[in-house]
Amino acid sequence: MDRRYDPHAIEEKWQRIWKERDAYRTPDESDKPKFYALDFFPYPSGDGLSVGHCRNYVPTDAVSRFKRMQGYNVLHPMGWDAFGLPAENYAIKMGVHPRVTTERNIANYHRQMDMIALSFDWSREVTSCFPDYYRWTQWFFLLLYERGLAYQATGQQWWCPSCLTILANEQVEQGKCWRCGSDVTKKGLEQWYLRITDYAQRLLDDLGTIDWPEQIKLMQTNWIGRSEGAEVDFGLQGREDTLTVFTTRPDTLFGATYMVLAPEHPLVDELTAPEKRDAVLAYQDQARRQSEIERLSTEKEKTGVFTGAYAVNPVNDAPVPIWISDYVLMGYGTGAIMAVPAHDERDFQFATLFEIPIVEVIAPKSGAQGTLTEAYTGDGVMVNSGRFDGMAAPGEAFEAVVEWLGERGAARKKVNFKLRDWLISRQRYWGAPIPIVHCEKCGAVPVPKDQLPVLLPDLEDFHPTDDGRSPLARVEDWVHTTCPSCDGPAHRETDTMDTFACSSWYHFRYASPHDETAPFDRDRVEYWLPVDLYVGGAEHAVMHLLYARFFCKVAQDAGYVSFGEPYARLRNQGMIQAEDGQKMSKSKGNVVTPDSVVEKYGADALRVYELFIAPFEQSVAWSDRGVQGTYRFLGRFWNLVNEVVEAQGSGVAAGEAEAEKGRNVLRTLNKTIRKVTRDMDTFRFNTAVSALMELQNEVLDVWTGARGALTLAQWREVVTVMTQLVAPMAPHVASEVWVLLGHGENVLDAPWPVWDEELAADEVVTVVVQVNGKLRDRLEVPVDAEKDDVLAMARAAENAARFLEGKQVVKEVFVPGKLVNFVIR
RNA sequence: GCGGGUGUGGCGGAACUGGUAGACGCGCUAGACUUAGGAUCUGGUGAGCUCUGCUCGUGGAGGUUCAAGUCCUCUCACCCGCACCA
Repeated sequence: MDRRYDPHAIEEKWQRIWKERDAYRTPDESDKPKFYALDFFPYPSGDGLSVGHCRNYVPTDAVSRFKRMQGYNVLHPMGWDAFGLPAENYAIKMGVHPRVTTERNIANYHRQMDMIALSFDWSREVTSCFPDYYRWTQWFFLLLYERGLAYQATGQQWWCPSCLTILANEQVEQGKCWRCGSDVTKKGLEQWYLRITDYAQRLLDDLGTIDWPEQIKLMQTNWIGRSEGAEVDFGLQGREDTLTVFTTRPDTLFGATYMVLAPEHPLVDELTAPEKRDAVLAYQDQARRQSEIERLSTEKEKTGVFTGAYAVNPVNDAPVPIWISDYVLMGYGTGAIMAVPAHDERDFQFATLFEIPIVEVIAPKSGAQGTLTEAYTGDGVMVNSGRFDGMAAPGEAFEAVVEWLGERGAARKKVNFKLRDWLISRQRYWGAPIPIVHCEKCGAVPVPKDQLPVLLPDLEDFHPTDDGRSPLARVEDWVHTTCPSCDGPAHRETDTMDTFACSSWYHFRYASPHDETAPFDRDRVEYWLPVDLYVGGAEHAVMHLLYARFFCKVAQDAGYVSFGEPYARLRNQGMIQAEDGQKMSKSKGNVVTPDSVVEKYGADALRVYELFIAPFEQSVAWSDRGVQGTYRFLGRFWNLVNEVVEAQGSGVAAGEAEAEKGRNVLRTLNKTIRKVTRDMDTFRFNTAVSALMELQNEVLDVWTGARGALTLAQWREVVTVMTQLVAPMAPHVASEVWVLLGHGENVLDAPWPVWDEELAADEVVTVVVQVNGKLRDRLEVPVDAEKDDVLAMARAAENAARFLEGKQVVKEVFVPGKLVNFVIR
């Protein structure tokens, strides 16, 4: 073979061999410890992979290979989140069935992944739009249904007028659809929900048990939004019933000078005084019509209308006017609040605008202020609060007020969450049909599990319509069916499931992807899961990553799995921007594909560069020239190994100077094993690569300049270890060189090298000499040099001595192995 | 507005518990080899200066310390998330 580094020849050869050997097949039984490395379930887009996607896959792959060499049985699978709107929208635009485009895109992804040597066990590939997969997505829906966790409800829901479908709360960003960016509106429809709110507390608590980025855990914490407070019942003037509010500050009850109901609150109609009716109706109408962006804005001035009705404050029987305003949300708490303008910024704004009294009931440490110019939300002491005056608030007072009112049945402690139930129905074609049949007699009836899957009919016309019905509703002979319970006439549920349902359980499926009797084999799931390493972008912080945790807990409660968290360790890769620092996008024409890089430099250089480019979690701009650097590195490695392999004889006898260089090479080698091993475990791939570069620079220097420093056998040992260390990063060149070195087996199955702590230890260290903290000299001293000896050498050091001359040393600082600092006057 | 993060050469970035700032790579530059080179190899490369050496230097201003990129206080810029959640 030509001696020049030719990545294409090497890569083609080894990819063929790996395919023939089925090299990445993972056995389900092994006496090795297991390691499950998983990438986020990708949607196979028509654009294919960019070098940005590789930033996700290459590091996970390198860790998989590293763990495999360390003796783990590694599960590293890949599959496709293939249902969903993009496929369907593209299909509508191009007039091709989404199944066709999806399969085409999958083939392209698969090709690219092989091209960069991702070590996936393709025998475990799963595709969420295939019936043998979505059958089990439907099974999960039924599991939730059986457990009372799936229900239908009518409500005002987010509607995307462009995608023509309902969206979940978290799919609406700043009043716009998360996919297409259209302004969303609300539409009243009957929808399916999953009761994720039942799990709010556990989803919160268990965040403490998993190794995830703090930022993601914080985002989930905020999204779940636990808040501790109390429900308080206000009497209603002229009525028997009460109005309940949720408050986190029951200690401010004496300052409640008005109340506010959400415009949609069911009591508004009944409470409104006749003379206020017109104004109230007009306000309700306006609130309903308002675009969500307007309503969401915190900048806009408060608005509202007085209903003419009064409530009674339970702490002092004071009459309290009841208003309606859109700053109170129907979906949180009870849809009604007590307003304490003195101690809440929003209430303060509102009260100022409508000239409602502001009563100070919490005095800051500096004393009561009398007239407030802004809301005081801090701690303090209760004032104007009758028997509670002088009590510390909120701390002590919170409890005291709730207890006092509680005795009379007017208040109780309450925890609220911001988290809402997960709306999963979609009025679109390309998704898993919800396995429910609606019977005239029996109502909603689940399709029996043994009749799954409910097949998605093969439609030619799958255009959505704006009537809020799924395209499936038009398929008469599919819709009409019989009731599984009474055999009477019935019709199928025509909504499909949110694709996040598909990705909420796929990590289970890889354990037994071909099981035809269950979504997963329990023993295999107990062996493989939880996922040991899960890698993907931070953009899924509150959607996929919350839903998957929820599904896992439901499966745990149902006794299907023994654990409650699917992903033990999560890492988010940084994004790769285009060279100009902009986001890579097809429309900007600045996308760099792995294909173009591989063509120029080969897959190994691309892989090493993906690892080297920046710290793993950090976003960074792509640089084609940067790949040149890792390409050169691999080229020099190739040349070095070839020279070592071809070298003859035992070399020249070494002098002492050479012998020392030889010892240093072995020392650096052992240090590098240590560093690369630790860096691979801690996701510091960039410094692992640079450590290898440093090692190679030193090895090359000594090899070319002082070959006699080591015996030929030792040189071979050095390059052998180097080959093992680069193997997870650059598997092709490592494999080729491994064979050249005469090691028969695949380098993938070679053991990971182990360092020798003694060989890695320094004999001599550089000690810096400072005078008044400024660097003046350096000394080479033995590591175990005595303090007095080092100080004497330091005083005598030529340059340091110049600064010490004629000065009085008032202090000597000695840090062993590091520095000497003379403080002089 | 609230919460979180990041600021180090021309660029991407190193720097363990405070202890040699700028490892490694890109780029630039001088040279070697070459018909040629956007290939390869060797040297140089934070800024300034009175250049065997000195001074300054990690967004900015203070502080603690023998010693600060690292710790403390204040401040600026950019990025991300949430957005009237009572």
